[in-house]
Amino acid sequence: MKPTIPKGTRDFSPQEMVKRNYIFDVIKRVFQLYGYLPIETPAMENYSTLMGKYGDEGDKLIFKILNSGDFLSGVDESIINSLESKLLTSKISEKALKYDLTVPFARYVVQHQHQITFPFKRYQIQPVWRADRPQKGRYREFYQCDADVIGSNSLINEIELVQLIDDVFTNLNLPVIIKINNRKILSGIAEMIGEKDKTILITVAIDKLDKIGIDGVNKELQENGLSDIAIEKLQPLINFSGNTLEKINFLKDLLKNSLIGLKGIEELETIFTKFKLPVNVQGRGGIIRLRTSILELDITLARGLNYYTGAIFEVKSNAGTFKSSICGGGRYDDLTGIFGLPNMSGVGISFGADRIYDVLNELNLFPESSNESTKILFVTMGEEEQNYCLPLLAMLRDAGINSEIYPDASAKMKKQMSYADEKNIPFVVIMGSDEIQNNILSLKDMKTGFQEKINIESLIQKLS
RNA sequence: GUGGCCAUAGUUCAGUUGGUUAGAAUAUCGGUUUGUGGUACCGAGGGUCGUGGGUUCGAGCCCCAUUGGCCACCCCA
Repeated sequence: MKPTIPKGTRDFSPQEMVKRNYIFDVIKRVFQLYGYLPIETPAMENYSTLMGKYGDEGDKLIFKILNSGDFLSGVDESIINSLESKLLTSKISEKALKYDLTVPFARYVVQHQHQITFPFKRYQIQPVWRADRPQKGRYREFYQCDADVIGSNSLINEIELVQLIDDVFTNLNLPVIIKINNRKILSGIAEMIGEKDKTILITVAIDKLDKIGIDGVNKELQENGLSDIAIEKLQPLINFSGNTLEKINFLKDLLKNSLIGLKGIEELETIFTKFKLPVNVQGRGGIIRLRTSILELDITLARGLNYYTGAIFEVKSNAGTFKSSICGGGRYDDLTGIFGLPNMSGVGISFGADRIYDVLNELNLFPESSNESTKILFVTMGEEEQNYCLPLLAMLRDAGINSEIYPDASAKMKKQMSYADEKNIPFVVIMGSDEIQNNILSLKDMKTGFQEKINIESLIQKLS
């Protein structure tokens, strides 16, 4: 039998894990800097917890887990014979792999509300699963790194999240564009053209503007049942271009009759005012300057997830060829309401660790240093020497020096030396009868080839 | 869910209009070298050519089906 793993999943080698951990460490460190605390939730959630939270498309992409045992027993025969898979699925599958970290987080908040102090800031770094067709930058199992704050309406949270994103990518040496928009504006637009119930359809179509062009967008709107009048009213928006200030002024005028639209603009303005207006005055007048990222208002940014209601974010690399989003998020006003805790607004962002890995890899942005784990290897001539080395090894480890001994006493020296070479171990100690007799160590520097006699105390000092 | 490309050693790939025993590089193991790795030289093992059918005297190569992978759309981290 040929060993394989399921489509869209991957194994990670030690070399890859070193790089992956580098990303996780940077993100985790920044999360902690901003006061977020870690939680974890199970790999699987109840089927009913996840269904209906991500839109129709999302529902299809949730991995369902078959009930244990005889899963067909107790299912009404008429359902089985009906051949309606959707109905049958709900009967034979009570669990599903989690699709993102936000919905399980909302469930967590509701379930543990009495032991949580609000506003609650949590971070969470865990794998999620999506039954998508895999392709470049798209995996069926991947890690999300989420930071969310729930129980606070303040726009300070949005502003801090933008800073946090900037910090993470600055620390990773990756220049990015942070795109921001507001669902309230999108609702306002839909309201303005008299198609309020089609908000998502409209925004998804507009989102594709730079891909399929104005004609493509209009065609899609038409196919989705939008009236010609409504489409006509949308044209100024689709055609508009300008800088942030011009965009905001334009929207203010366009949405002057939409309460919700104006609210969205006001929110955006608050955020942009914090970042955009006179720069170079950090620490004065409450103005913040981003370190390396570009913050951009993108009125075509929509995002597919159903639960967003306010600000929405999306981050793309500003270098390299990889153009999918590597980070996304937004505000959700009532995600906990479904689980019985209304009026609990939250906002958060999610870093796609695997995509960030792909980008950093392409651009060669991983730091070089971190791929030597063992500092020193004991090469021995036989069992007697091995035994002699064990206490010395213990001393090195007590001193916090990563060290190992080649386990096979009969292995030839060439074999042991190659092992050190391949594992990138910078030093070896060679132990034979001479060394034991003279109570000394032969230390070889693998890079220079230089060899010296040294005692254990000096060795510890040298490597500490 | 829709479309395109691909499948030969552990890995990356050659393989002529269909013709004898399917090759290379790399990796692995052994040797040159019984206390010295990276370089070099020599050697060895390793393949149901994804799977099943068909055409043919003869198929890695042609045809059909099927499975798997990659890529694009949809959507998304």
